[in-house]
Amino acid sequence: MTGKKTFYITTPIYYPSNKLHIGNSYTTVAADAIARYKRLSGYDVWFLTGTDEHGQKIQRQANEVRKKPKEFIDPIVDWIKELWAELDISYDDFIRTTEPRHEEKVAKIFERLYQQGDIYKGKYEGWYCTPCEAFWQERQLVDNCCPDCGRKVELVAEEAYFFRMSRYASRLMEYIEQHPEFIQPESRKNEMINNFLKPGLEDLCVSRTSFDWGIKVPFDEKHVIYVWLDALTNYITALGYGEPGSLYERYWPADVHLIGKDILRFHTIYWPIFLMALGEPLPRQVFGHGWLLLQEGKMSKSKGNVVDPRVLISRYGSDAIRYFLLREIPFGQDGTFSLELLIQRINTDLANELGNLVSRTVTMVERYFDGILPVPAGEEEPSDRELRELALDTPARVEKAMEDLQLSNALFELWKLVKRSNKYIDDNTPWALAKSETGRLRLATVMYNLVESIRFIGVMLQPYMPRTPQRIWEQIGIADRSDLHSFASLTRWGMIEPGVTVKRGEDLFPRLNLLHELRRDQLPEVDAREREEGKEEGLITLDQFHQVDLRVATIVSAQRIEGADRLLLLKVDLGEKTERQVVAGLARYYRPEELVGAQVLFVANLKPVKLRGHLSQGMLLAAIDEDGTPVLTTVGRAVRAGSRVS
RNA sequence: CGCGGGGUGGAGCAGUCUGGUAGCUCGUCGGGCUCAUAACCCGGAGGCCGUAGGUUCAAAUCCUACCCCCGCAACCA
Repeated sequence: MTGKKTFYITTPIYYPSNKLHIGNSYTTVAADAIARYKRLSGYDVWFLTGTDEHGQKIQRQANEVRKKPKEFIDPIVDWIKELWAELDISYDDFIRTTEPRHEEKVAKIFERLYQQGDIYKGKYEGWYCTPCEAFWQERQLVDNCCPDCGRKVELVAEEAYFFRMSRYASRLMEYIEQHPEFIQPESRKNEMINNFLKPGLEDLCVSRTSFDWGIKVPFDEKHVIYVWLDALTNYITALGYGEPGSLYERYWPADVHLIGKDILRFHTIYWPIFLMALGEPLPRQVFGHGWLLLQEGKMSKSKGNVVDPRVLISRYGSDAIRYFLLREIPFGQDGTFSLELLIQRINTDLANELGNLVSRTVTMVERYFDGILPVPAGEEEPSDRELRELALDTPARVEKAMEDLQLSNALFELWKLVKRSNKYIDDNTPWALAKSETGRLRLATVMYNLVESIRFIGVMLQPYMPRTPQRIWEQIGIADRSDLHSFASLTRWGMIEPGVTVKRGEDLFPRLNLLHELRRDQLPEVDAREREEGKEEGLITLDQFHQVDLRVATIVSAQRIEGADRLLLLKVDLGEKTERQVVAGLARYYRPEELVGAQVLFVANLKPVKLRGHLSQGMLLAAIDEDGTPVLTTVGRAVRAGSRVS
């Protein structure tokens, strides 16, 4: 074991403030496929995932349900682990940042960096809302008040520890330039350099005193260590960093940190700098993959369109979901998730091409040779050669794609062999060969080659779809022949021995009816929304309606807001002592002067917000026309400003 | 001049780094086959590769300018 080359791969650690979404699953599935691939290629692999459990947000959410943070998190972490189990994620370790092995190390690291002078005590200025115990940036404030509760905030200079990023900026720049493979995909590299490194790095705030759910600064206990210094270090604390004989010595530096492109900055700037400060080697590569965008995501006003991965798995199976995720997102780019695309992939690639290939092949061996794989006979014909050469060539093509982490292309290459195998059947028309004695000799070769090709496919499929290959082995009679499941068994054509018994099983992937699946999906979603609204059939009570304070507002004045091409700043009369100020996104559709004097339906009890620096105390109602144009809702004849609408 | 992504046959995309026959999936039209999960195989139609310049023997690909779309941020209230 010790002689093998090592490979260390990580996923981000997820924040367990709520359940994970299909997009998070993508990162982890991709990491798993890579880890499995490397293991099968003979590497000594370590695959780490975990959860990032500290921070104000979790502390608050826990408070809201009157729980201790840990009690609040535990069920969510369990849920995440169950999700990974259902997706067959083969992680070697799962680190939680609340574990002692992490907390103790982080505290020590902090102390050491402080002693080295990388961390210093300074002041963090911000606007503080005492009741909310929250800090806000100036730009987040609403009319100089807390955006959460609307109460007054005060400018507070809180003492905090900072990390001296500037010290390492030029060294990092040098490193990035000398290691072009460090930031992937490469287009991201320039983004990091131009946006963050070149303008100069600001020192990073690494402690807080405004909440306490975190790792305490060892020599100054009113501070807790803030976010990135805590979170990023999981990649080394999980390996037992600093302990003699630990996994750290064996696996660090990481070969790949696989992450979403949104956190690339933290992994390619802060993390390497922390490591430089510690005098440790930097990870070989940080790969920021694209996002899985929801097709329906556009109408995101209600946040109800989060796709629950566990529901999908229970319906379509883990292998199908994995296949979709890995196949659909091109290298480094964004992909789209929709039920329609998922069903299409399952039907076309998995049911029609792969499943049907196995099914028709096995059926023919059963019918023509009583299920016993025959001995190939006769000369190799061109179609045999083509199939054999493609099969023998495919591992190298897959390897190439995997080296570049182009998972989608790896599957694309593998599927060429699937398609070629289907074509091979048509080229050779086994059903015709079966009709004559001489044809049967040729038929033996054809069937043998098909089964061998299916074996090749199964072997290469293992990293991406861990369950399906097993089902294939059973059908082609090599379930207990692990020697025939190895990558090494793909170096020669003809390893499967004639004489094995094939046996038709269930269809690998039954075809799905798209309409049926779409319809079935709508129901639970509607149900959920109705339950949330409180009542059956999407109806609300009169009381609920009256929660909205609907009035008629007379527009007193309207003007454009400088620097905002969609917004108008309106003053409206609601019959109150003072006029209300409203910001409305109407500038593209109405000229200010044509609005003055209009009477419009108005929601008077909306929580005020600040838009483009101006307080907005309510909302004008408009009908949205087909093309998206808002048309203001007026009243039939003039009424007193502030009239109630009911 | 906020940041980023993108504009390629009806739809969705690859190809652009490393110029040289424009490819894939779906759809569509026609054909073949009947082993198979109404699946499989073959062929056709359909593209001024956003626009305009430039470099080059040669540009979807390199350079310049411009137009449009989409995320984030924001200017959804």
